[in-house]
Amino acid sequence: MKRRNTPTKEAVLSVITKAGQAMSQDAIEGEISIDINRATIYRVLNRFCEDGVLHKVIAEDGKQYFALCDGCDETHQMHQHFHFKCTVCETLECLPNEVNFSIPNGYHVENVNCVLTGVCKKCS
Amino acid sequence: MKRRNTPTKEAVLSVITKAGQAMSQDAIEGEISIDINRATIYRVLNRFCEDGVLHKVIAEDGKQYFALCDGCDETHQMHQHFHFKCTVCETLECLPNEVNFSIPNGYHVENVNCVLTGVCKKCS
DNA sequence: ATAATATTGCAATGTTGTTGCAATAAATTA
DNA sequence: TAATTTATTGCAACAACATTGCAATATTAT
Repeated sequence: MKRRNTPTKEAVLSVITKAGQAMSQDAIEGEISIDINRATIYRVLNRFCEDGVLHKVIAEDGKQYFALCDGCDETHQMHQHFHFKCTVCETLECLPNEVNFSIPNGYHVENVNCVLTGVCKKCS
Repeated sequence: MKRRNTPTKEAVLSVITKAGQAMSQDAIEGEISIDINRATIYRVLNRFCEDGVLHKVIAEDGKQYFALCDGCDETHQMHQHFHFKCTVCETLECLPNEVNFSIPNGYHVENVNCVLTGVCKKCS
């Protein structure tokens, strides 16, 4: 499964990078210049996640948001920072704050999904 | 909108209470003795959330899980504790750990959704 | 018992995300 | 450069989760 470079991949990554925040599939499709199939966008996004380029966040609307891995550790497993979802502008951004927690013995944590919902600075 | 007592409400609340953990709509429907419509279960659950009896957690599968408000504050707004979703037994439980965070000025947090995913004590 | 209205069931709808399969295109090799 | 391999894409279909409109029902108050 060697990756190939395609205009689709470049376009998707470019849109997310320019946005500077996490995006959902429909937001990406709305911002992208060329016409890309919905299923393809999902497949590209999931591949980026596998490769550690993006990480996936589940917001309170149950939707998947994809954010650039900036400073995420190389295991691609833990993205232990908070995320903030604005209910007004609908954007989801990564916060610098790390998530600190302790769990009872015997529990094995594989993933962390922390989302704060509210109104962001711009919208308030 | 004064609430009324119905067998449906009692049955739903009873199932969740007996389970001692958060449950999804389909899990509730599976455990419940009487036959209740899917849409009705959702409406009952959402009403319980409005009344501060339950709180809703969005897991990494994007599904809604409903947990008893035990020690949740009376504003019904913030349920700032961690949740743990087991990928083996599929259950979601409330952890006692409080979520601590600080956000930049100008942000207004209305809700907190923190879910750790992995393997729970029983399953590991 | 009657009236008011909250609740329910049913069907339909919407949204989000995934999958199978054939067609296409990128990278490798000759 | 041309041929080959196979990763990627588009399309359509499907699945799961959740919500909504409306008529029927059941609860509560009078």
